[in-house]
Amino acid sequence: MKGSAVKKRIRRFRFDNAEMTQKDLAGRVGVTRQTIVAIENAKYSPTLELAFKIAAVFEVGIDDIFEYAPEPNEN
Amino acid sequence: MKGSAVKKRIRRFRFDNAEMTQKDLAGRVGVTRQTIVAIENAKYSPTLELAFKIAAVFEVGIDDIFEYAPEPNEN
DNA sequence: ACACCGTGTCCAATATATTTTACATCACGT
DNA sequence: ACGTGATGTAAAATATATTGGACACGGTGT
Repeated sequence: MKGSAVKKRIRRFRFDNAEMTQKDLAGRVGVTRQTIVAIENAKYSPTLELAFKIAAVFEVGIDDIFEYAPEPNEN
Repeated sequence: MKGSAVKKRIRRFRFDNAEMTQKDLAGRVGVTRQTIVAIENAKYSPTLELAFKIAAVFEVGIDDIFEYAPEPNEN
């Protein structure tokens, strides 16, 4: 689960949606602000459930926000 | 992340793919068999990363296997 | 200058996902 | 009948996600 692209996407969606703040998004999907920060900055990969919720807030598919990066060079 | 529909879907995909066994699928996505069992039976919801991997094995989108919105009904 | 606000980060604690091992059952072939 | 493979389940242990609190920093407004 890679970071910078996801960060850009979530940020853009947030600002495309009435300048939604990290705190707002966190409240909308029922997690804390730090979780949003961590996900945007790819500290870890969210649960599928949270990913679904975030996608639902922006009314897009999961693939529009997150992407699967098959291990940054392990072959 | 409700279970029975997901179970049916994963099972169907497994059997649609050359009778792939739980063990096989587990090996393909790099988890143990119990994890596959637990996900099929909705003991818990997988990480986004694992969901991506499973979808990739079957070459479908995450939405084709998992779902967030409460399942209307079972059959 | 000060007081917010949005963001990033660190840390300890809790919750959840995943592993490991083991055992039970059911269906199938021999 | 026996053995084997596929599946379900359960416990304890480990890994990871998430929380809650705190602190820092840049920007903006007063």
